[in-house]
Parts: sequence; C-alpha cells; structure tokens
Amino acid sequence: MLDVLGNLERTHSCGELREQNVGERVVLMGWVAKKRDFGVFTFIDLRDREGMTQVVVSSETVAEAHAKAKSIRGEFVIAVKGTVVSRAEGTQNAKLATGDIEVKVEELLILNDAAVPPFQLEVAGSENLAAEDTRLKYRYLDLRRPQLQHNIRMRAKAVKAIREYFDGRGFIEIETPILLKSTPEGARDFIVPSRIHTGKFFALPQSPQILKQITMIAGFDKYYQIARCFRDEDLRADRQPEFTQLDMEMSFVNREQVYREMEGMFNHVLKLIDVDLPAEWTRMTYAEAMRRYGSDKPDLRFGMELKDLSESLKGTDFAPFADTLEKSGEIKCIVVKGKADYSRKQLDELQEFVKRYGAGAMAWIKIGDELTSSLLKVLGEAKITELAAAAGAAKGDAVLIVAGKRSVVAASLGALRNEIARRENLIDRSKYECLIVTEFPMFEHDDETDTYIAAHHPFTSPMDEDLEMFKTAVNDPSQHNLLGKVRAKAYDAVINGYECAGGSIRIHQKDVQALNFKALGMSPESSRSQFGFFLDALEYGTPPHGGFAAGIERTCMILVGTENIRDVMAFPKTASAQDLMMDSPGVVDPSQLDELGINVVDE
RNA sequence: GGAGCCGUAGUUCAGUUGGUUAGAACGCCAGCCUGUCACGUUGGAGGUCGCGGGUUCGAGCCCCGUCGGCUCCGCCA
Repeated sequence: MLDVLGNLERTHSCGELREQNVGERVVLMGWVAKKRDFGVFTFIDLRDREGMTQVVVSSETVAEAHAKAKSIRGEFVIAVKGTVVSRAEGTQNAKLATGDIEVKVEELLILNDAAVPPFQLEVAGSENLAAEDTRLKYRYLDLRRPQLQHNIRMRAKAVKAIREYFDGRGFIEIETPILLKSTPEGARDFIVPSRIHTGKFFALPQSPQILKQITMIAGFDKYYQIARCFRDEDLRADRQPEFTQLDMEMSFVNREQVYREMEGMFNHVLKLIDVDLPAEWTRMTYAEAMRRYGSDKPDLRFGMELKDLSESLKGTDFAPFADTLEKSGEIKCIVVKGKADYSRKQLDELQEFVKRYGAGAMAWIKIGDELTSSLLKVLGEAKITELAAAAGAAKGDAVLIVAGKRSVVAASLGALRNEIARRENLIDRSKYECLIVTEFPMFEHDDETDTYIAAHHPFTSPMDEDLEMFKTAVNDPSQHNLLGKVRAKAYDAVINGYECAGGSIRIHQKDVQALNFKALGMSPESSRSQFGFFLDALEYGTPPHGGFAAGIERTCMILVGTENIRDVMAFPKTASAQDLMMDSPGVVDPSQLDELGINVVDE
C-alpha cells in the first residue's frame, strides 16, 4: 500500500544539505537511486534533479520505516522526514557533494512504486550505458540521469542568456507562424494538409527567413526569435528534422555591425561555462578557409594546415598528377607530426577515409630513418625530398597527399585533417577557438543541371565590389560562369569546427533582387508566383538590413561538450527520423484522412 | 539513394575450426549481514542468439534477404 503525500512539504533538495545543516529536521523527496541493505539498517541514495543524499533507516529506532525500506527498489518515489547528522570520520563520501552528512530517517513514505527499469540508470562508465535505442524508448528514464539533466538545464540557461542578450540590446521578440507556405527552394518541406481548404497544404518553416525580413520592412528595426525550424532531410549526428534557431535581423547595418552581435551573443552565452572568448573574433574569408583548411568551418584548435604541392609538381610526367594540373585541379597535402611510423594498414585506412570524399587515392611520404613514399618509384628520391620540404615536413613526420578537383581535394583533406586530429588526440578540449568566415560565394554550380543555385539563399546581397561582375554575368550569357566568382555578404560563425551561426546582409533593392532571381534561372512569372508577396513588400521602402541565425543545439553541444545532438534535446528522433518513445510517425484514423481529402497509396 | 559498424538473458558483453547442456558481470527474486556508498555473502529465476530463408548430419557462428540502432557520403537555400 502506497503512502499519500498529504500536506508534507519538502524542506530541501537532495543536493543541498551540508555540514552546517547538521541537527536540522528536514524532509526530502526523490527517487531511490540505490539501496544498500545491512539487515538491521538500510542506506538509501535519494536522488532528485539537484543531486543525491544518503539517508539511513535503522530498525532499532524506526522499525516501521525500516520495514517499508525493505520493500523499496530502484526508482521508487519516496519522502523521508528526519534529522541531518554528521557522518563519522572515515565514513564520509568525497564523491558526493552531500557526502559529509546523511539524513537519519524518522518517517519514510513510499509515494510511488516503480517497475524494474529496462536498463540501469547508474552505471560505472559511459561504455556500460544501455544501447541508445533502448534509452530512447524510455526517454523519461534516460533523462533522469544526471548527465542529461545537466545538458537540458544548460540548454535552458543558454536560451535564457540569449534572450537576456538581445533584450538588453533593444531587440524585440516576435513570433512568426508555424503554418506557412511551401516555397520550392532549399530543403524539403514538411507539409500540413488544410481541412478547410481541401487539397491545399501549409508548410512548416525551414526557417523564418522571409518573415524576419518583413519585420524589418515593417519597421521593427531589431527582431529576434527563438524559432523552431523543420527540414525534411536525412539526419546526422548534429542534425535533426526539427531544431531550434536563434533568429535575428536588424536594419540600417553593415556586416561588421552584425558580426558584433554574433560575437556579443556567443561571448555572453559561453560565459555560462566560464569561457572568455575574444571581444572581436578572427575574421577569415571563405577563400582563405578553404585554401588553408579545406573547410568553410575549420577547427582552429589545432594546426596541420593544408599545403599546396602543385608548384613543385609542375611539369611532372607522373600521369595522375599531370592530368590534375592540366585540368586546373590541385595537389595538396597535410603534414602529420611525428607519424613517420604510420603502418601500411593505417595508411590504407586513411586512404579509404579520403575516398569517401571522392579522392581517387592518397599518396604518402614518411620521413623516418629512411625516406619512404608511395611515390618513390614514380617521382624519385630527389623529388620526394623536395616535396617533403615544400610541405614543411621534418624528420619523423608523415605527409599525406591528395590530388584532384579543387572541391574534392578540399573536402577530403579537410575531413582527413579533422579525422587525424581526433585519432591522434591533437585537440585540446579546454580550448575554444572561434572565427567568422566571410565572403562566401554567392552561387554554387550544380553539376547535374549545369546551373547556378543560391549558396546561402536567394535574398543574399552580393558584395558591393562584385556588383558589376554580377550584372555582367546575369545580362551577358557568354559571361554566365562569372556567377561562380561573385561573392556574397554572407558569413558564418564557427566555434571549434562547428558552424554555429550563419547569416547575410540581404538585398533590399528590388532591381538587385530581380537580377538575382534571373541569375537563378527564375522567370519573373515564377518568382512572382513564389515570392510575390515579398516582392510587393520590397516595393514599399525596405531599409538595408541583415542578420543571422544560430543553431541552439549546436551551441549547446559546445556548452556541454558532446558530439551528439540528441544529448541536448529532451525528445530527439533516431537517425531514421522516428520517435521510439511515442512511436511516431504513426498511421492516422481513416476518417481524419477523409476529412482532408487524402488517399494513401500503397508502395 | 549509397557505404561501414553493430544486433546473444532486463542491461553490458564473452562465445574457439560449425559440434551435443549458450556463459560472465550488473540488475531481478529469496535469505544472511551494525557503516555501506561499485557493500559483502548464500541460493535462485531468467534466452524466439533481431526476424525470414538457405547450406549442413548438425548453425549463435557460414550464405542470401529483411528489420532496427549508430556513423559517414549524397542531401541539409
């Protein structure tokens, strides 16, 4: 028989009692984390969100409570009334914040029993943790673990800090609709059928992009929102179909003014974990980031920059390299310090790794006691020595070389750089390295359709310096591929190799916007049918404006030091976009479909 | 859409060349135990080896398919 709570009130949490509370009569409530039964007395570790306290029930002093304690098990919900007592010398527990005291129980109430948990919440190491699918099915149990409690609370603090920051800077929080209209660009939309307008659909926002620009046109000057976003694309370790963004926009500003807000916001948030970021972050152009790191979001916590070997290999008759150079590709490398002892097997693994990014092969040079290289036979020892010198490698180092299309070389060596840093433990986990990557390209070439698509989104402003080139590229068909050279006023904030925020200065003049739609191959008619309301809005006095959006989850991942986005979301989905606890998505009642005029066709 | 790794007791794992009764630890159940905090101790219960098919005298192990989890590529303006 369970006890009733009645009028009993907690006096303290399970994490706060200390030596100075000794002698106080207290009431604690929580979950039984562990029970240790010694026959005549029983220890219980009582847990709540604030921590753990040991309570003792003795059969000699409180026979009734002790009898009840016999029947409890892990995750039972209990209340104890008792006195805080100091623990005898030698019986304190240094691992517990409350370990100098314990509560001597006078009365014990079993507020609820609990089934035996499907997995153990308290395990020695993370490697003994139950498989993630089991924990996702019983998410409410997994969330009881102190680590996840901490993560979710850190997320709440981060969101609060963000609101503090923007509120303090005069920004106005404005909510935008979740039900809006599908637009064809970008990610796949999640769509929602309309009952009232049978056959028509709303779309969930991929981001509030257009609406936040309209808040600028509407004269709010500084807008922000903690906005839920939805993208029906495949998941990754750092990507979920629904996620949360800090979305902000401001009027009458240049790029530097937006950078200041990005810096200011992240600097404020990182204080939560006592990290002081520089007031002004490093700026690096996209071109430089790609050249030096092979990535538009380089992790600057370690070096190992990419080195170009193309110059040294000019005129080589080794066919793969000669072909690459002829097709204006690149031959680049990274130097791995002290890894001349890489085994053949390890090098093969690394080659397999870069092949995932489209590299045809990975050549290597090892400067051990002897100079060895996969290229020794084809290039000769003199050339290999020259290459090693050009790469800046010293005795004891390994040089890993990839040749091919520029984009492939960057992707594969950029990824290899991160992979080696991870494998060789080159990353100082106490470091936080941030930068702003600037001047992203305006367009990306789509090889499949041989067209240019917006690299950021179709409302991004080109760089003033590139405006003439942009006009030429759009208006002169023979100059069309100049589009690939046009730079945008687009930027990303990068912390520790994670893209934490991105944004741009927007186009505020309708003729430039029209030019951009034309560049993207959209006729005036199709742009009007998709964005007509927005083009109308641009007609009525749009201020220059720009902003950014920051990933809340990615920011929280940095705050709690995890590489798994599910660790910072209360109710995440699996890699196949299912919720194992609710078992969603699920089928709906046929009557619901009838009402919406929807037929489900079997595959 | 593609690739890799994984799937054995409630949980984490082991399981030899394919061999007869599938093990360990934790958890669970029943005892014992006056200072534990990974308590100790005695005993016990607990298995559709993800699922389906195949090869074989015989399959946890080999083969094919399939489902699920994780990670990556494509995708994510």
